[in-house]
Amino acid sequence: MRIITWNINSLRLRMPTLAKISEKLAPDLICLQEIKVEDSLFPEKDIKTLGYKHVLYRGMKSYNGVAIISKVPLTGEKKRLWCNKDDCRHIAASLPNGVEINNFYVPAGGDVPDPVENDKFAHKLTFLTEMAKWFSTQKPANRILVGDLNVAPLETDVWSHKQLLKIVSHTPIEVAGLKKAMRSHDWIDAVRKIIPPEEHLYSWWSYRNRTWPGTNRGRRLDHIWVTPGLIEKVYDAKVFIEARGWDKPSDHAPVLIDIKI
DNA sequence: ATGGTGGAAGGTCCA
Repeated sequence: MRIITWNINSLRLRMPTLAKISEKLAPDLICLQEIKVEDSLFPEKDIKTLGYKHVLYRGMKSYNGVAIISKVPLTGEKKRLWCNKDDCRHIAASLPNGVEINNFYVPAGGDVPDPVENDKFAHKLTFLTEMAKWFSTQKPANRILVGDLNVAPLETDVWSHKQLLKIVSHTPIEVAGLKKAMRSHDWIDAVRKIIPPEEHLYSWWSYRNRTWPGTNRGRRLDHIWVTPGLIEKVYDAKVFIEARGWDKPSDHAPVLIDIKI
């Protein structure tokens, strides 16, 4: 199975790009974030035309929103509130083989890395804490977690570890929060199993850096984790960087794994 | 330190 996670930054605007990615990469299942469309306007028919007959989504007007689009059936849809907000940052479902897919869009956290001064940063930290708590209560199972987690945990997940230490997405407190969430369910970073942690790897490049890709000032904000029973089944992983260079790109590139399940 | 660009809006807010 080929599984993709992609922060699409507007599903409706990016339908042609989604079609192109679908054609080039032939995924079985795609988890999308920042679809930015309320459920009543979700382009379900167009998505099904692309071959994804099984579609789950949870969207709102203008902001956030997640979807799972799949060629294989999805059952047991899970939804819940995070940080007591109904802001469409998580959706989960099970595959026919029982593997559960979780799709997350963690709050970006604003600009100031101080939870006292900046409510958005506080929200992000609380969200990561809730992820850890929730997963610690879930029974062991074969699970995959993907999404825009808005944290670049490794030094090699950013273009300059030193220069980004005080930049939201790479501050020590966020990295600690993300690592705690990982430990809460023995999650394993499937992408880093394939692409060694020593190698620099990014999935996001700001729209504000007009020199892309020359200076390559990226960050790895998009992740794919699996539970221990699945890690040996992961046989490939990559960031489809090419898509960041296409016309009207999302600022995130798709991230994928190939897994024998 | 600042501002740079893009999306959904049709104000600004958010990334």
